[in-house]
Amino acid sequence: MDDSSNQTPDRPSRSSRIKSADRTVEVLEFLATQPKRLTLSEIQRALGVPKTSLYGLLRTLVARGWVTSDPRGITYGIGLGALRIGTAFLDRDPTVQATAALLAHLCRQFDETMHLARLDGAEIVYLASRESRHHSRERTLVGHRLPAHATALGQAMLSTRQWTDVEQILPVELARLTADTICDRAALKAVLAAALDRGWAREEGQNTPGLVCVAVPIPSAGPSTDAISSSIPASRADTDHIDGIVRALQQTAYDLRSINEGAYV
Amino acid sequence: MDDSSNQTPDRPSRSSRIKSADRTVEVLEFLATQPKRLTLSEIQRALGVPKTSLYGLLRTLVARGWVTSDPRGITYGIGLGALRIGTAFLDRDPTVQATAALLAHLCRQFDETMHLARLDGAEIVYLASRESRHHSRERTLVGHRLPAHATALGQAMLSTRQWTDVEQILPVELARLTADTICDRAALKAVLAAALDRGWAREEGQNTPGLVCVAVPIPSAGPSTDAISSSIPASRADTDHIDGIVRALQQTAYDLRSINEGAYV
DNA sequence: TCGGTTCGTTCGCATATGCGAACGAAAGTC
DNA sequence: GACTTTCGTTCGCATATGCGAACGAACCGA
Repeated sequence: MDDSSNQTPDRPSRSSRIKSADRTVEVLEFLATQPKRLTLSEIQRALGVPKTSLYGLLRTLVARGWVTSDPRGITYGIGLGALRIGTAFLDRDPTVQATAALLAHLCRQFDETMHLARLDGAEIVYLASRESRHHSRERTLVGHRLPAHATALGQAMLSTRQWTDVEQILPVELARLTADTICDRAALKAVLAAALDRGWAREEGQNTPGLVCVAVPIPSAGPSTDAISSSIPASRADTDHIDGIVRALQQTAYDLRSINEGAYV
Repeated sequence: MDDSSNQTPDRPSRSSRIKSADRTVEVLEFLATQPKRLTLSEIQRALGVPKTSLYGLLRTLVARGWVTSDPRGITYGIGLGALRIGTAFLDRDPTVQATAALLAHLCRQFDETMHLARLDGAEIVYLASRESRHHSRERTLVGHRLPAHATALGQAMLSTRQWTDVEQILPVELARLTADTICDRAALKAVLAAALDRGWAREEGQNTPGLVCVAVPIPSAGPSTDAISSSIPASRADTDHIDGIVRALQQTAYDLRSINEGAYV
């Protein structure tokens, strides 16, 4: 019986991950998904990590300022220290750096909101944005994530991949964000094929009602991992306006093609 | 803080920090400060952590997407995964949430750049900003840090503390950012006293040449940890304009006074 | 072509962490 | 007011990690 219970043949000793480092990240990522502060026991139940181990990790993270605890030490949440590394990533990324000025230029030219995003698994991550003057959003999208299938940015990037690869990337069920979100795989396949054919993607209200979005993938040696887009209120989305924006996005994406070579995701 | 934590060899087992979790954070914070990618050996020399231990940590962080390595596995840098938690912090913080709309309103009213920042040790961290229409900065300041003594925001927050406490917070040497940065403690003490007296802080070119900055601390039960400010090009910084902005900032800070109670830093 | 110098990676022992069980305290329940 | 159910925290043993030394590969200057 001892032999069968001792069944970890995949080398438990070396070349695997460090358990406490892995859990440290796991705890931080979990706290980041939670809308409110949690107690130690709540985290313990959610992650299945023994209470004692969690206690030590949280103690360490609080001491570092990456997690905050209230004065009584009951509830835990993401802390100020965690802000440093995300900012550092944006500052270092060559595509983000190169794109910032170009997005600003596009935004001035058309007075519409412009975005840069990267594909991470089945999600897109907004990396830079420049908002139109009359846009009323108070918080930037930078750092936020959306399902790739429900955004023009994601569709643009996915369109540069083989459908068999796309199917592996996508989750089993395509999340619905609005009434118009494409949740059917066959329909999505057709949309991606059309986007690949014309070189850019367009969606309307698939993640935000009343918003039209056009996106162009940034060319790369392999499948595209970055894309730029413009979000336009449906009320202003006439053909000429859209066409002009798409042409400018395409030119900009072409200008950015070489930057992307040095980035490793 | 370089408390080597070897200072209590009598109780090495409990109630101290978890070594590998502590190092995980240390590695991430170090990578965040480095302008370029580093090799394992470079990190090893900088942090003094044994190469083998570092190797395991980096392997884990790369697997999680918080650190990227190039295709050959030679260089390491901050990865996309690290962006999640910083964003989450900003989304959850009640002061940031409450301030976003007010900053937007102030920015529209005066067409000047507005900021929210928090004191973290001897540094301020920008938490929200709304930039004036003609401001040409391409990347937002959010998440970035500056020495508290060299900013109106920092001076506003420090002014609400006893000087003896301020001296403990400040580093031994006050960093110089421009020719006008206050690096003398006695001079800073006088500036803080003046700021406390009139209820707001003002600096000109102490961190950025040609930029005037006025800031008001957000009232709190104890010493203020948050402040709001406006950055104004010296060319537009006439008395009437500044006075109007200061009054609006003071009113806004007063409106925000109660929000801050629930935040634990 | 050749040593000297990096690099990342592996091995085995000493040690710090992981874990279940148990503890006192505080809050909710009857 | 005593019971029940939480909470965070501590203890001791089994185990995973930390660490120095050593390894093969790649680079570099002679």
